[in-house]
Amino acid sequence: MFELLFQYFEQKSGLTLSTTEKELIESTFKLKRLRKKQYFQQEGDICKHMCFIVRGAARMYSVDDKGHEHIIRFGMEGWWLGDYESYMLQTPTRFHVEMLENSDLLIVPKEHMERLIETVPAIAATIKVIDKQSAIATQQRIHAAISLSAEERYDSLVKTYPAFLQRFPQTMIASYLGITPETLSRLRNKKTPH
Amino acid sequence: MFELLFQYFEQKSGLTLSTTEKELIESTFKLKRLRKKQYFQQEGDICKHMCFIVRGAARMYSVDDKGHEHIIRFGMEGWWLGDYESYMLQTPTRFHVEMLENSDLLIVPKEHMERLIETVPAIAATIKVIDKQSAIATQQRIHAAISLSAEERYDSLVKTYPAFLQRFPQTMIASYLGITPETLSRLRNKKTPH
DNA sequence: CCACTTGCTTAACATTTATCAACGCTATTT
DNA sequence: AAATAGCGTTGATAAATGTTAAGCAAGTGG
Repeated sequence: MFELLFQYFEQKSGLTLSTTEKELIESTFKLKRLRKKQYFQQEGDICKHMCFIVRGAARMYSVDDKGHEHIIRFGMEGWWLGDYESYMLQTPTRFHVEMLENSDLLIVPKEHMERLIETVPAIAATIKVIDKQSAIATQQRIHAAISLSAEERYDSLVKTYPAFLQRFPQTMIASYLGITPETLSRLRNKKTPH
Repeated sequence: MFELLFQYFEQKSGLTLSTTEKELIESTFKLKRLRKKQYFQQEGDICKHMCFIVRGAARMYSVDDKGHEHIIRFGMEGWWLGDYESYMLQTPTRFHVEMLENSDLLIVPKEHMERLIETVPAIAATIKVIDKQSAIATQQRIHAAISLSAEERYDSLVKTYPAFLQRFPQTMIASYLGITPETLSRLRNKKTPH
């Protein structure tokens, strides 16, 4: 169950985990199973855990005044789940996080995570790396959002995250792109007539 | 000249800089003056320096196939300048960085910066904090971009960065919001008739 | 096995936003 | 002072995208 998490820390950090460190991690993270359609967090919650996806998938989304949903990001194996802002600042989140498949999660309370970061160098290094990577990835998404048309954003998604198309319904892909399902359906139709 | 930079490190990190550390910083950063309309970087460049703005302002933008410009972000006193992705990955940038006012910058080559990060705890802590803050800020902008209309994005900008409106022409505000200057002009007109 | 939900598509129509063109005002340059 | 460029505005029109409604196929849960 923990193998993916160990691999993840070692690969991101470029460091090796000792047996002791692995035992420490195993005793600190707790397994949590959530079934499809269950919620990991809801609007207004304060995100008190780091959460690593071992198996399964999820979406994080907001709901606006008109009742429309907007998917900020997806999660799947080897990704972290939950609102980073709420976790870091301990403020109520604006987002819901709903499982899209039956999932196995490894979760750890914030205080324990902070102790782990101090204790295990590979984890500290991993956090640094993912903060940087996330800053880069989000900048790219902003660039796409303000400078590309709906069609170009879709093309870019196909290239960047082809797995999304296999795994998530088109309605949700549309929401992730910031367009309606109807518009996405028409775009795709235009590309492959018939 | 260095006072703003020292304050910045101390405030972001919550730590204090010793006299030795300050001297080290002074001897590592170099002053660079750029006049309005000069470029700090151009598309295709690899960003080899960290750059702190002491005085002045700038914009980072891309140019698409149709020749339209899209402003990814602004910079002003107490902000860092340059494409973070290009700096971190040492890849050619897609963005131009142009000064919007005569500016005083403090720059330091990447390798020197990395040595500073290892040597000065307050700088290491600052980098951690700004990576986190930038991840949070960019997530908020993504949320705005995919879930808000042009008018709502403008309202949100007015609240979040009122200084932008004082300092940058409307054409650029529009580009930052991902809309045309004409659309922005009409939005504003609708709000304050006459 | 049936009722129900979910996902995707299509059509007609409405709204938002972009495009193109023109004008006036300021500031800057010559 | 004249010429120029930058900035904001406005109008007419076009393009992109959203809205509402309907239908069908496939999957799901009782």
